[in-house]
Amino acid sequence: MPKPGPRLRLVDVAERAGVSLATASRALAGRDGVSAEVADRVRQVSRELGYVANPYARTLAGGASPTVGLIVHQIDDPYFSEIAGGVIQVAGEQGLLVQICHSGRNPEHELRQVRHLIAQRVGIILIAGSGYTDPAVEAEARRELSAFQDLGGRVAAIGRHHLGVDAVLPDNEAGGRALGEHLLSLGHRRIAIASAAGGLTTVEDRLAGVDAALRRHGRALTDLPVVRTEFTRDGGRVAAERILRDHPETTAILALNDSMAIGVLATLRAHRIAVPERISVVGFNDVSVAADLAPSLTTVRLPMTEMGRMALDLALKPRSKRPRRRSTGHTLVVRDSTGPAPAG
Amino acid sequence: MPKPGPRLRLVDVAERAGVSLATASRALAGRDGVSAEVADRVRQVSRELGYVANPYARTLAGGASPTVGLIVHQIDDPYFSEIAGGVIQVAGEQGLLVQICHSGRNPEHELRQVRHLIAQRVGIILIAGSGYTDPAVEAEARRELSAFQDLGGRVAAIGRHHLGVDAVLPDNEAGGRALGEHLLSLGHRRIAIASAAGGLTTVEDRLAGVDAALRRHGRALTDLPVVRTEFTRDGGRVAAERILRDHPETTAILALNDSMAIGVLATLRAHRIAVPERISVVGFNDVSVAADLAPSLTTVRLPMTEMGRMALDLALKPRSKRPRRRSTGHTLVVRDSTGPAPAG
DNA sequence: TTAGGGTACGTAAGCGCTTTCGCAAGCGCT
DNA sequence: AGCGCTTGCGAAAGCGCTTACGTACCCTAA
Repeated sequence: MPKPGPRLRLVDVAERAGVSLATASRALAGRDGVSAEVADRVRQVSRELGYVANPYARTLAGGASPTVGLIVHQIDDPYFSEIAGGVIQVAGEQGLLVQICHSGRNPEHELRQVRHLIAQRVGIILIAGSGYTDPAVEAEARRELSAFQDLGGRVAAIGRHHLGVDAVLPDNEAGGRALGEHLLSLGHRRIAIASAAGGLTTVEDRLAGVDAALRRHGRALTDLPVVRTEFTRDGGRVAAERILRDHPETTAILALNDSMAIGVLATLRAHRIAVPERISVVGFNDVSVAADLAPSLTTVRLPMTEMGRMALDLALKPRSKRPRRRSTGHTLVVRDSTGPAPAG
Repeated sequence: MPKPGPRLRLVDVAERAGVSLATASRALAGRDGVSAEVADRVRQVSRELGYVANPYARTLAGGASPTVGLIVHQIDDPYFSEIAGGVIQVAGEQGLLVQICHSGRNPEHELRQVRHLIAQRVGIILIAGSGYTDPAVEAEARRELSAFQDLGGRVAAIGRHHLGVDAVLPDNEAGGRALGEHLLSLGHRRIAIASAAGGLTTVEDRLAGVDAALRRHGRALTDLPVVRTEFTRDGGRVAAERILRDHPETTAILALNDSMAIGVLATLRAHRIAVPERISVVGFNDVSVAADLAPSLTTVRLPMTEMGRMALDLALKPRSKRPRRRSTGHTLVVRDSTGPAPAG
């Protein structure tokens, strides 16, 4: 494995600017104790020479760690890759590095990644994805992250609020409600839900929203079949098959995310079931292909890129005593996958 | 910005194992000059204590840099996110960290990212995406990368072979040929091509393949309209509009990647043009949604995840004097977006 | 027996940076 | 003029690691 090569060092800059190493360091870090003109000169020289600080030396010496660790379930899931896009964008602007690792939808593996990132001395940890189902693992993660924060680390969660840390949260409940209202207003009564496993923040909140909508119409979530598989296209396929088998009278399938909805659509197509004429389908998130599917998908748009940006912004802000919440807007995007409930 | 906190250090492990710092270091690095039993003891203690070396200190001291920089156009493009998935997978197995940055389809920006990664002292640089169109920028990048390699850095390219470095290359030419043959064998003669800008390896190779197929039928690429936009869904939309306007007799649109094909399909749908009855559509790459589109997309499958894996593997291998090439297989995947050319 | 050579380990010198500390110069005040 | 104070800067001590270099020790050969 390779070694980094000899490069421009801070001493070189300092020498060229006619100041000491310490002064150069202070000048570039924006610390005070340096006169404005000297600071300007150093910055000028640094720019001319194209100096970039060695992040390893910097971190080792007790400076800020310039790297942010981002934990996602799987980077090739569009939901996460869009979030990552936002994080990378902000990081680029700030001169930070983004390290991405996979939790693979596995709480214990995620915990391992958290530990690894901490051991690797990243400065900031961003965790995207649904929360823990295992309270023991959850508690352990909370403990690790809290210790990390006590040592000056920054943490933010994206789309979950289990960890006792700052979080960027879409209003899943309101989104779920909007979808529920939309289907009900189209006359759908036999709605089936394609959901991921229980215990996840995302899932429970969205379901709560659907429930709220139902209750306004004198019904409740408990009246509806909720099929629990996974937040993937395959999960959607499996859920759809099960719904068609066990609840053939269904006129609308509410998938709790777009990946599942895509799987549902594919399955309905395979069964030659017309969407939305026979069955309407809705998703959640509005991943970018949603608009280009056939039929295009009615869904709730979450600003995923923006969520990534916000999360890093949040983590970059000075820490507050209590965990902060930033909520993001959501928009019901009505497209071609929903229509009036079939008569009868 | 946060500081990394005090953690378990190598001295702690060394003390606990009753050896000196140097010996502990050697033992964990697998260097010789340490008796087997001592080495075992150190490794044992290290494992018990959960020791993870501080990568900053390690790199600074002249050890291997544990981080690999991956440059992609945009992480939320499925082609790149699947590649990234492969890289992250291998990196995870090897205990390496992956830093992702965006080139934004801009050669100069990509060059800047290369410089930045080098300045950040990453050990390995992986570059995905199409090559340079500007020879000056290309030459400059080549120079930087070559200097980086001379200092012990490792580099591999994914899906391009411009840079004079090791590369993982899908057989774009054969893939293009397969698509061409497929359309021709279905009787299509009025084929239009939705392409990205010229000068990119990917583009030229795929086009060359199409040309080869055409020539076997006594025709040539130059007979066909080639519309050049961008490798994105929007690019596909624009290309399709232009094709419909300027070449209404077209019976098949060959898009040079799936994103474009998705845009093409969306546009045809908007124009209520039946696919594949009136116009057949093919893409390239087989991103995962391709199978779930309606109609599902005929395309050439590239093993993107595998390409990411291979690239990192390649970079991890000892460097050879001449740039190595690894080619990947490709498979024509015939789905519902292609059918016989309409009569007449 | 002793010189020579290998082996196993410890000592210590850095890697490039941040930061504490100390010193000199400049200021206002008595 | 003398005192303390602030301000601007340099010297030097590490951060945790790798890696020469040095030094015991043991083995073999003469």
